Amino acid sequence: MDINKKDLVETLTKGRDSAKKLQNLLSQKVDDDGLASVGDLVTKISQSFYGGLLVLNSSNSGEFSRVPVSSPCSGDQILAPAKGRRGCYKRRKTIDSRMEVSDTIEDGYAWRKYGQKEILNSNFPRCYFRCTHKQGHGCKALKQVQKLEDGSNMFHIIYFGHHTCPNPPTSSHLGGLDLDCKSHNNLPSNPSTIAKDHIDPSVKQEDLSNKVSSPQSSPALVWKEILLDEFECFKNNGSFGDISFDDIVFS
DNA sequence: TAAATTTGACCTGC
DNA sequence: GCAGGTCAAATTTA
Repeated sequence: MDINKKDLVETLTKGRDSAKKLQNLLSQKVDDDGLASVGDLVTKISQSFYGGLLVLNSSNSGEFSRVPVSSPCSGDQILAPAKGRRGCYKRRKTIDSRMEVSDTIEDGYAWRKYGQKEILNSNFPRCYFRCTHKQGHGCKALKQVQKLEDGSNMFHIIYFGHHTCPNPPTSSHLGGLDLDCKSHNNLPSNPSTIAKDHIDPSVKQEDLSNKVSSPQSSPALVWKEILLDEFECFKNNGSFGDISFDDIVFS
């Protein structure tokens, strides 16, 4: 649960900081460049709240707070699968996880995709990766990647376990985001890059806009709608509507 | 030819 | 029974 709290605090703090920057921007004279910056900040705020809500939701469902369960089929106790059946396994219930919301799924490690699932009420499939060095070094690191549905090119990434393989993250990851995903390794076919393409199917814009206005929209999308409406109001009138930023962010 | 990806089937937890 | 997670055969790629 502590991991969830940390993630949540970090994510919401980003949202708060972005909101403050936006507030400062709006209190100054806004030119065209400023408007572009404001738009970016609104998007960041929306994404931060979305990420925070994801953490909250996953926490409420207990996804990250369960105690690991030992499996009779785990480790050296794995029995030969019965003929015609897949290997015996337990669904993962580890607490050793962390969540990220990022505009790239690159993290400097070499991942091998082992599955993909369509998720209920989600436009984008969830992709499952394990460390490429699982066999060679027994590295048990896993990650799940799913594209956010708020119209941005952000990805919800959940990491499980830690890398035990001698394959440290590349400098490009440590130094910042790598938007074109080309510099991490020289593999001819980068699993993460392929997955990024694959989990980003062409989604009709009208579908996205419908989601924003839908009663079933996520709270984050509602927030984004509010923020964008206020932004439009500011552009048109030079002032906000009935809502203040303190009301939005700090209430 | 080896390694990676795709994808349908299988398995578990709720 | 359903949704999500994993397996592994088939396919693709370099």
